[in-house]
Amino acid sequence: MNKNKVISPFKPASHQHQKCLKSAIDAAKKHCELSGLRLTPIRQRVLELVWQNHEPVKAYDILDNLKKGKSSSAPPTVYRALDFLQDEGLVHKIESLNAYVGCNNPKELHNSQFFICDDCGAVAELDDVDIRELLQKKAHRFGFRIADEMVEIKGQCKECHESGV
Amino acid sequence: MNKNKVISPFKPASHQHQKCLKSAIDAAKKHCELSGLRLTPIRQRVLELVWQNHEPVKAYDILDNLKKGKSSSAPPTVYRALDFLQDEGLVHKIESLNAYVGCNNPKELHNSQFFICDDCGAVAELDDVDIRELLQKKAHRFGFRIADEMVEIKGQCKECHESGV
DNA sequence: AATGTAATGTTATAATATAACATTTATGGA
DNA sequence: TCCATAAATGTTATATTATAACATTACATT
Repeated sequence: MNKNKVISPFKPASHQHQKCLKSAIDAAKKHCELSGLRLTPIRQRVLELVWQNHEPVKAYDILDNLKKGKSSSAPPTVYRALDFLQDEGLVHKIESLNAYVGCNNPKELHNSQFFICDDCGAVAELDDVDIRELLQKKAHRFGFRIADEMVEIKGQCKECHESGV
Repeated sequence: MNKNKVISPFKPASHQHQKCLKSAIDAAKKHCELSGLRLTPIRQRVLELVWQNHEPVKAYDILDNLKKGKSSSAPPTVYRALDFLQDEGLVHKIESLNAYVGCNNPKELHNSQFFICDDCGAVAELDDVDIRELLQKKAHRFGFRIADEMVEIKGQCKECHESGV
């Protein structure tokens, strides 16, 4: 059995994003219920905004959107919600972009590998055992104990280089 | 023949850092000469400051140090020098820390994998073919063309967990 | 209701990075 | 040598990303 997971593939140009969004929110609700945590209106709204599409979203863009609905939002409003969501594995930060993507696999905290299309901005997320094991093996050679892994691969997704010039 | 390289290992507590620094600067000089590029005083000074030690250095710390020597330095002074040095592979940015480390292997541009000790801050840099090939293989499966790879692994280096509490 | 904790509101500011334009310095050709 | 050009640096301002600190409100339990 292959335990490698494609947590989130590149999405075809048109997919039912409403369903996609709904299932992410439902998963988050369930996760929080099971963990005895509160997915407050602000947190849920931020999560929805992160899930606007399959591209990394900027904190201040989330803030702008929050302000449209409700007046009293400031940077801490967003960053606190993002911190909560990150702690619960509902959102990941893409360090090389200072931006955030939703994750629909909150059950277990995991290390992810991100593939980011420079053209369309879409992100695919893997949780790949082979990669983890190889990094582990390499680290082991010089006695390094891994606590956290960041793997962010930039390039061109299939759609983009097939349709590209 | 194993083409995997340890570009920069974790340094033992005491090593001859002056030599280390000098050889990095010499390599940079040579590289620029061969490429017909100018390692101007500012660029060299910034490179020296990046090489202060084997920890990632912050842009504004470099700026503070620059100011000590010479009055007229502003953020662009540092960022321009860092851009130049990054383009030449003399410096890498650690995205997850917003900080910069020196690289003594400018000859060929390469992808690097960084192992960063959370305790002592030291960074080791690999240019590991196995990792590159595995990422390549994984990407290939869904038609992704890799342009750039960021691999930043956080944890505890051998020294630190052996001497640790 | 009283209490303690978690969440949010609010203001200010820190930290990181770039834009835009002026000036100076190097470089190669007339 | 001198000029024209490009490259590098100076300078001011501002954009972007993120956190500190403290006040207030909402929630959960007794």
